[in-house]
Amino acid sequence: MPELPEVETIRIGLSTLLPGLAVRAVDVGNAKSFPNEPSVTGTYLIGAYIVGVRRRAKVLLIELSTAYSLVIHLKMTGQLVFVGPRTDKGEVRFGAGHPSNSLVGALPDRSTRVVVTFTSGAKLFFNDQRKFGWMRLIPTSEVPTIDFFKTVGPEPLEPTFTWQLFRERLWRRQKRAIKAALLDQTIVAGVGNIYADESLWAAKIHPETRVGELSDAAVRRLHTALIAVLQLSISMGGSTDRNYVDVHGRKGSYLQFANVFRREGQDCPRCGTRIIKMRVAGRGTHICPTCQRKAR
DNA sequence: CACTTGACCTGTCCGC
DNA sequence: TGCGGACAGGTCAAGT
Repeated sequence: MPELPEVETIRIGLSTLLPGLAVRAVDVGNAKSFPNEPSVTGTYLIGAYIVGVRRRAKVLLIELSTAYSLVIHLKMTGQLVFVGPRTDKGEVRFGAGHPSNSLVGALPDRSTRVVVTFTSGAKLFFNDQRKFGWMRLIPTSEVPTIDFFKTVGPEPLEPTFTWQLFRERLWRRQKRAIKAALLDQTIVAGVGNIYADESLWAAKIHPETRVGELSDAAVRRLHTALIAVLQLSISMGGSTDRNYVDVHGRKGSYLQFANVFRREGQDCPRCGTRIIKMRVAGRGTHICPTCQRKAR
């Protein structure tokens, strides 16, 4: 589910809610969702207070006063929803202030995998329909050494991510389709299916174009488009296709601005050609067949 | 080694 | 209405 803009939206939300709260209890409903030893969580999680919330690629890092961090990957359908004290009925409801925007009802529900309860009475629900997501308690100093972080590429919204750096990293994968390269987290961090399709459309590049066939001009266009699309989406609170919600249970609105993603059969906003859906790198892929041609 | 495909899960939608 | 199959925003392991 969540790509960089969705995870960043959650990070921003959590960073206003969690720091200073202390953990009272953790309930793990699905062991694979939080596979740590109870003795470790008991020692380094229970009683800890939240120091800060960070993001790297699509991974959230909740830093604790015990020098451990909760490392969370939401994968396809993960949600982190924060709620204040319970109602008198013992359940919590969302959307009171955002009825048209809410996607979450009473919690916990059948997709709730982990519940973190704070001493304030507030709760953080880790919901995950497909159970692909996970959270883990790791010493903060060891976080950079986990396999994913050892190989993950640069953050696309950092000023150091220049088009030349993008080109250099792409060039290690000459023969791959550019879409597969965009989805490869070791080339650039945080891009998933939505923003791959949107940035390729904006840059007028066919997703099956081999990386080695891209001109410098094309790489520059894609670099510019990728950053613009990610920034716009963060400003819109991310994209909700089916499951994504922010920490208050609200949907993101970026897809209203999407030009091709999930718009097969509609007209290309740029040239009017009908948008088609195809399969590239094993993923559903949306393109304008007129704007995005292979020869570049 | 570079690249592609299947597996991990649950739920929904679509065609018959 | 029921049933099978395809598909869904991500990443690994195993395959070619």
